[in-house]
Amino acid sequence: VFSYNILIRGFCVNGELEKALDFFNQMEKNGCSPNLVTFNTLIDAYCKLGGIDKAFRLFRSLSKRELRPNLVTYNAILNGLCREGRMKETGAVVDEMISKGLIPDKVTYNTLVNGYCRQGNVHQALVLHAEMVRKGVAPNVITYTSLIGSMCRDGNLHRAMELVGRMRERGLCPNEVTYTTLIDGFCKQGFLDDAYAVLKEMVEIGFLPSIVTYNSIINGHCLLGKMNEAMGIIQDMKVKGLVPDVVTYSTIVSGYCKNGDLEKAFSVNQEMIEKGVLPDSVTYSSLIRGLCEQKKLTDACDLFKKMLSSGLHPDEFTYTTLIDGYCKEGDIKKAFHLHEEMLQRGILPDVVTYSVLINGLSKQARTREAKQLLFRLYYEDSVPDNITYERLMDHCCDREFKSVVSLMKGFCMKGLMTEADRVFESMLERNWGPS
RNA sequence: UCCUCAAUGGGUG
Repeated sequence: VFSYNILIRGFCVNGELEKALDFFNQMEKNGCSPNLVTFNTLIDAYCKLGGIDKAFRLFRSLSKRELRPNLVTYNAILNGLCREGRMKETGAVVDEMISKGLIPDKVTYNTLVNGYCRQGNVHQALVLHAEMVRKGVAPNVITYTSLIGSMCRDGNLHRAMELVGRMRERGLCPNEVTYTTLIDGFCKQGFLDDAYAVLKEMVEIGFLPSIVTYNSIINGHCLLGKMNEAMGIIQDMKVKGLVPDVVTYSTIVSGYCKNGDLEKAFSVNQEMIEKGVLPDSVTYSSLIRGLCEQKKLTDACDLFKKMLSSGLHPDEFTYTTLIDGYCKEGDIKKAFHLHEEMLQRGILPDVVTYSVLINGLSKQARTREAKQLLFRLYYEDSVPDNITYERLMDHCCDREFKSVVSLMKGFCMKGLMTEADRVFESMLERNWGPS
């Protein structure tokens, strides 16, 4: 069983879930019953590869095999929910585990703390942090690193540094990941000096900067348009024996695109291929965006096709990039065609996609279509439920559009009286006045 | 130490 488990895990971390399942089936045939660890491995893999429903299915099937889920099982499921931003559903899962006599442990709390952090809800994360202290589950470096990361994402580097102090008071030392989190935080704000100061400290303490550390620093330079320096860092890391990976190259590619230097972007793209580092969908999206920005939509489309033919799967980022390109060109028809296409591929548009489309329509003074689209957002079950009025309003700039939304709001309020639609109800609860 | 938790690249504004 151990050997099979190890094998299955290997395929899982490689994203080769089918092969993992082959072995899973094979072990049964060979009279080797999968145990809880086998299931946990698969459940975790499903969660990470975005198939949380399948994870749940496996989870429910445990009982038929007289296997009882343990803490690891629940933690994996919770992590799956957190990754999808489905924090609301975590409460029920935690209740269920408690009802089965399982006490949430450090991993459980860390998973949830990180989930809230990623969602931008530092407050709730801190509440959980306090709860774990209260319940005698001591926070560890991972807990603090999650919290520090979320302060960094808020641009609140002071609070992040304060937290480092607080963890030290508890006798915890920042590790390589913690330091990298801080370095990345400073880099994203453009404070390269501070980033280097942290780097210096981490090296003095004896940690070796990882490829992630380097990639963060490279990104920091790219964001400031310091492309030559960024390229120079690649040399530094090679000297240190680190091999640039797809993230390193994509960072550079994206940097050149953002700085309008498509030539260089494509030559780096070429270089990575020559070095055996294959571009992924992120690399392609960056290049596609670069082309769109320069109004080279035909090239963008060709590149998109090339991406498909090389077996890569486009995602909502790829499509939104292209859609935005066409919207900005005023080619709304093509934009909606792409929207159709992504749906057909089973890729769900998200808030940004819809914002792009709606802004595209309203720029064309086609408020009627914008209105219709908004109606669909509210009425259809098929749209992702994380699209809310506020988020849409947040993302839409056009005055005219805002007035359309206001009008819509009025309609929806009336709709509430007759249809008791849950969405409308929540609108009322939020007490929206006329805007 | 057969399984679960933290850091890096792409989309609108």
